[in-house]
Amino acid sequence: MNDSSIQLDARERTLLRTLIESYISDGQPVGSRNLARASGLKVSAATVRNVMADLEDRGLIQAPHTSAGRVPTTAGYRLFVDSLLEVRKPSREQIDAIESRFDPGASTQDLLDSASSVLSQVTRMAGMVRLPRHRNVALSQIEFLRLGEGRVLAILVIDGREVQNRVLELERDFSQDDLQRMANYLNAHLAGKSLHTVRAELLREMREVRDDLDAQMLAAIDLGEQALGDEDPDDVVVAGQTQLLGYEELSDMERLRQLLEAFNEKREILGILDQCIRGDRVQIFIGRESGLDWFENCSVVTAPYSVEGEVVGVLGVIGPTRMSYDRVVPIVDVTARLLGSALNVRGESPDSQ
Amino acid sequence: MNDSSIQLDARERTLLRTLIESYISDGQPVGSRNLARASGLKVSAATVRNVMADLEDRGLIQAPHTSAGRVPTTAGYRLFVDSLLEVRKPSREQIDAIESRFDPGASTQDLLDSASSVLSQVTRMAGMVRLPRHRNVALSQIEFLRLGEGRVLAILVIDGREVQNRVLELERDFSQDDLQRMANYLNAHLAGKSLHTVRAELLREMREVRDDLDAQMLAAIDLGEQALGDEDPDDVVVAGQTQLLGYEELSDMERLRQLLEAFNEKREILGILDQCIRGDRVQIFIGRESGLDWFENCSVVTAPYSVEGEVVGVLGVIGPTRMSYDRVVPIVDVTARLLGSALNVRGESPDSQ
DNA sequence: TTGTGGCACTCGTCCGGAAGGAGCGCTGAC
DNA sequence: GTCAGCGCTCCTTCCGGACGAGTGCCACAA
Repeated sequence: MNDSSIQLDARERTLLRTLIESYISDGQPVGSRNLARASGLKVSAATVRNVMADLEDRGLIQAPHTSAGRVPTTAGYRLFVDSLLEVRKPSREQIDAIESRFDPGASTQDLLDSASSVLSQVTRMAGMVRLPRHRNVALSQIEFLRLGEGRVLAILVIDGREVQNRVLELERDFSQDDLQRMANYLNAHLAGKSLHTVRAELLREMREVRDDLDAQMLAAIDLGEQALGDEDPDDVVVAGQTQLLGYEELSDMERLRQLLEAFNEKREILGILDQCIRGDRVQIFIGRESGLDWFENCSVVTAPYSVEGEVVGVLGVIGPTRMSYDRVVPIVDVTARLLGSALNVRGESPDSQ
Repeated sequence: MNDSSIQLDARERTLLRTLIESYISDGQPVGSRNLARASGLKVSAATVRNVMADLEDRGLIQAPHTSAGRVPTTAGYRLFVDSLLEVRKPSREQIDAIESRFDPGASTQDLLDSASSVLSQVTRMAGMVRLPRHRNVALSQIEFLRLGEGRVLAILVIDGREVQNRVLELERDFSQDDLQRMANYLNAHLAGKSLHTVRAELLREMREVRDDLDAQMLAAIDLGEQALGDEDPDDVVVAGQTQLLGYEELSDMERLRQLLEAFNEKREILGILDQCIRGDRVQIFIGRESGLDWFENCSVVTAPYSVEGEVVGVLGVIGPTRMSYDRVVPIVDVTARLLGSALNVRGESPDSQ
């Protein structure tokens, strides 16, 4: 995909990497003299200038104006993170600090909140966590409560700890006794099975036993099917959006506004995260690669997190394209692992009834 | 409280009002020449200068620097909104536009969301709505569900439509049958009564009948008391925070950040709104009157809203101190009325069972 | 072919000073 | 009390020069 990367020789790669590292740390266009010195290569500034001209021709760097130094382009950053980046291993203390933020006893929601806020605080950018897909969590119990004419509250207890309730609008009315019987039936058949299984089973039964069962049971299945409706709400937890106000390169008010708006709407953020959920390691989105205007000068670093070996969600940070990838990437990586572990530990000890 | 206001004669008042109006619309310090013209008074600029010097002595206006025009001080704004402000009546179309945003069939939550977003859109500032206190809403039903050892889910249905659930951690364990009986007992005694009454009644019974009742009933009362615990969560709905990014006078990044942070935390916002809940009309907070640093250059316009004649919450907008109060005040006012009406209509037709 | 030193040139930034303009305070006259 | 006028202050804008960073190109050496 990057044919230009293939053509780079060792010296060009060193210079590009040094240039980008220098730009990331200073925010200033990098000139040939400084670059020659910083690179550690035994070449003169003039030689570096020639190399820089080549790199500019290939679209990896550019000069903001004549006789300024060079800054990386989006393509340059892309190449950098794909094949030039050497990440710093996070220190033991850093890992411990992050881990200590995950209280094993906390609820899923609290863990997600912790994850996004720890991401935000450690990286000083905005943190975000895609809610975990409910994979094979067990349905502990289902109950119905009659609210009024044709309106029924369905209560799902999942994994013996989390509660979801949904209001169902039905065409026909059931008495509380009817509902109780239906709940009993469903609980007897389905309790303890995974939500996924439960849904499949309900659908199967609806097809298979439609004629054999009495109306009551049929209604129960129908009701169960409705209650389990669309699995779980798409959502994302964000934290520390305001960290982004501190960055010089994000100070364009209109852009900044669109950016914060995107955090409020959450929809576009979701879109970006969902693109990252495939792939098993850290992924990086740079600048407008995602096709979103407000995303100029921003990058996203994401990593999926898993429970019991299965990827259930993705988390990451969003910040200026000029960020310390070597520091941020490993942080996002460990946070994803640690969140996965924390969720995992919890999943192993459901105090089911 | 403002002894300086008493001493202002008609001309001074006119000039102060004109000055503030001019500053609000232009954002520029106002000079004597322009002020003389804009005021409509038949006096020269020199005379106006004299008056301005007086107003400056009284702390109502100030000059950013020598030989600049004058701008209002906080005290000046205060006097302006308290006794100089002539609000524009909102047009029929504006009222209709706002009213159309309140769908009578919507849930309370949706109505609050609509209110804050309509406030934000119409005023182009940030809108906020304090959640309504649950005044005398009726408890329709209470149910308990055993989650695990000593953990019980309490489900309250209120007004036949809204559902609250809370997880109770108990010292002793109850079987689902026990819980069912306790719920039956509580429902028989309490359903249909207002939450307030219910709480009072439970407390009374706990004292009075402690010895007469069997352990089961006692436990039921105890459980009910816990389930009704601290009435409802303090919360506030905000919308359109990003509108604030557009204002020149709020462009200090550090301040802006604190401001947005306050919206995220919600605590300080709550504090401000709660201060405004007493008083039956529109209230205005200016600048640092609230004692909060980040509030410099900001003002809040609030109005309480009522259901069935009782104030249940407060809504408002937050924006730059230099805002068009004459336009904003009536908007906040009507929005509060319309929200009250919308909630009221809904309250009259609870489809109880 | 590749690397190097040197030179001319281009910009952007940083003053410093000058010009212009808005606006104030003060004073003296009506 | 009102008002015109004067002198003064201070902000803003513009302009030009000095400076520095950095480039592109060329000639020359290895």
